[in-house]
Amino acid sequence: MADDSKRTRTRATHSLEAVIAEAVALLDESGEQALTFRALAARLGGGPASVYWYVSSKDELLDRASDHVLADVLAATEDLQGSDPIDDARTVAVTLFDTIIVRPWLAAYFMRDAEQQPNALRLFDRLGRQVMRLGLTAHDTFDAVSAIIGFVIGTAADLSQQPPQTVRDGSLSLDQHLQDAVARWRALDPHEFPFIHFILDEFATHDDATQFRAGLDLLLDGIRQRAEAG
Amino acid sequence: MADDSKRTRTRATHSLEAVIAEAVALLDESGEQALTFRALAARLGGGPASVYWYVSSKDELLDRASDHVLADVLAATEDLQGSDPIDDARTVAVTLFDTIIVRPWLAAYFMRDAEQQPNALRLFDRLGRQVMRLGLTAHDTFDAVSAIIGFVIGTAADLSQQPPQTVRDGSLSLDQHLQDAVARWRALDPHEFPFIHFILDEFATHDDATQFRAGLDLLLDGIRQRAEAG
DNA sequence: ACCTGAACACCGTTCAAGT
DNA sequence: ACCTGAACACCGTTCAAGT
Repeated sequence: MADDSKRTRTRATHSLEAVIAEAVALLDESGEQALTFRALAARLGGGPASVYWYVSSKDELLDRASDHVLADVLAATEDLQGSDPIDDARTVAVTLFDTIIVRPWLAAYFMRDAEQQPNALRLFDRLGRQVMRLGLTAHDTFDAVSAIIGFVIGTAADLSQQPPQTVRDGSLSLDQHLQDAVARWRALDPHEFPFIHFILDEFATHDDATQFRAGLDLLLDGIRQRAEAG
Repeated sequence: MADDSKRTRTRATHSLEAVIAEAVALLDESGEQALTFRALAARLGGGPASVYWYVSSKDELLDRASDHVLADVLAATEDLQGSDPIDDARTVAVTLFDTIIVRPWLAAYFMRDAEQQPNALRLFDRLGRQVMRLGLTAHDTFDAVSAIIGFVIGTAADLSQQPPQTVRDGSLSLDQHLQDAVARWRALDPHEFPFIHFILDEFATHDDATQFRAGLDLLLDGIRQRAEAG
């Protein structure tokens, strides 16, 4: 009979999988600034230095965490082969957008290192496969796919930005903050800011996710047009 | 006769303008990680705490630095009133892109806080004014302008990313690194990655700035189409 | 009004040493 | 092979005190 029950486990032990999964959990729960080697190690039950056995830097940790999350996007976009390639491309783009929008930290690390981010590569290919069906040249197909990715990342990064201090500390609601911005914009000189005044009411009532879809459709329209022309 | 020449200046003195200008210089010379309160204060000839008289946090410092740089974009896009609104919108977009691409730190802070970033607001209006000339509804105009901004920021952020470690430390040239990536991609299973293989040669020879313009034109085509339809 | 000096509470990263 | 302990060289930020 071994005295297993008496022995206290003194040495922690993890795995790359556990390290990355825990990093993502920390990121999702408390944001990018909460991810420190000390906090991560504490959750894993060990010392900060132990994490360095699995990743060689914080950059690599974030690269891998980003790629880890993309697995969900891949899972959600399997077996796309609808009648309209553009519809399928839209589905991939929207799914990616929805994943980034709730993870402000993701945009900055997406597809930074193809070697360490196999899922990003798969996603790139999956989107590309849909666009390929339009029959464009390799050159135009590459341009179109890159444009879609750039648009999704850029818009998501823009919209998932950290809210201003006054909103974070609870001294101002998000809605109140929006109303304040609208009020300030309304006070601007209409001759100096004609566009701002033109779209003020739209700005006051717009929804980010809806606007993203509208912009995406403009881009996809341009791509379809190119396909039909040539 | 005062003994001015003998007295040594013991107290440093700056101004908000000087602080921001020096921050931009530091950023442009050595990148985001080089911008610390200590390094900035050293250049200004004072202690780190003195900077806090002008800005209340590093975030605010970066917000203001970003906006400072946009003044150049504004200056370069004055008096746009060509015959084609789309051409003028393209000019604003390209100018903004060219400014961000050489400043990787800019994308993350662009238009984060309209209050602290008056130039961003002006630029937003300037681009919007061109799109307004297309005669779309306020709703569609807002969507179109937001899409262009998102595309520019996203693509620029993507392309201005820090090169990988091996390139930074000089152990691999940028071109060598690209060739390596191509070689790795060529080794991928063509059935699993049909798109990657389809565009491989294009990838190997493409130019980022050219590809940005191609993508922008796709989006602008979609917008023009919308204008002609409605 | 604006700056100094010095500290506080953190960071990422390294490395000899342990198991 | 994998983890611990403890340190190193930094950070942003604060604050009493000076001028």
